[in-house]
Amino acid sequence: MPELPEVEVTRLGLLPLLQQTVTSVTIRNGKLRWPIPADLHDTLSQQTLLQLTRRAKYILAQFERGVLILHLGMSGRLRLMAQFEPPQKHDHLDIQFTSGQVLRLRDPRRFGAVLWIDGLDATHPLLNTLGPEPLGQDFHAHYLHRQLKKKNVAIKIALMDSHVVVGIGNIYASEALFRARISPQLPAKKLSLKQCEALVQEVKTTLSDALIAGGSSLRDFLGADNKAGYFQQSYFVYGRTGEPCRVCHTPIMQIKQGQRSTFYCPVCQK
DNA sequence: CGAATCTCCTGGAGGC
DNA sequence: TGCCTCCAGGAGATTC
Repeated sequence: MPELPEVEVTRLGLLPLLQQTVTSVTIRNGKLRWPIPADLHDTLSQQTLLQLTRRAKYILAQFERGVLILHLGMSGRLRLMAQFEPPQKHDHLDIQFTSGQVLRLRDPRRFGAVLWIDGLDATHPLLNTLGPEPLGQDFHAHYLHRQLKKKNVAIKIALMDSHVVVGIGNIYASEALFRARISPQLPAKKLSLKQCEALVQEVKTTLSDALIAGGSSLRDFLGADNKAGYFQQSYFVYGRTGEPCRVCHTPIMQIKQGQRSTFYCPVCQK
């Protein structure tokens, strides 16, 4: 499940494609979260890739006449191949470049998205209402405190709300709250400024720790076994229901919040 | 408007 | 080994 660090590592892995020109696009299955534009081949052919940026979990590939938006959803993986290889199951999209390199999207669950924005000044509704980047300077304790004051939900729900801050998925929401010693069930509006300081700090370190771990696996991006941007990590609470807390040895609890699993230590987190 | 719920999809795990 | 059920989840769409 690509979280923000995986998306960023994926973006970094695509950088070798900068200044390359598209020769062809093959859509094998365009039925993702939204349909892949059927005319993407005609749109992208002969266009040069100028920039690769990221906003939230969206990878933005800027070409000469517009922007290709890529989202990995739950199970999406982008892989860069030195040359064409026979596609396997769930390999839904290929973008081929003049160098012979092929960018391939595999997404078994098809929650991902590939969209085209025509024009360079154009914006997209998907990107318009997003909160600040968690690793950016705009995400700080005073901002978070102010936002949470108007939220009538539990802190874990608020932390995953992309209007508050982007890029914090289910795993890192639980992890950051554990590290900040805050109960996921605490009403968002009850967090003190001090708790917001701790939480912002832990969100940033949790994400950048994962980013650093992911950076070391970057070389695999060009490899054949498709480990692109994915890395093993040991979690404090996520997926550890019933196992002893790594700090106090109390069994980790699992609850549902907003149809999603939340993991926490009932003793360490208040 | 905010909050809660629904929805898309497939692979993997567990039960029998 | 096969079949069934359940679960996982990003985040926009829908409903209340």
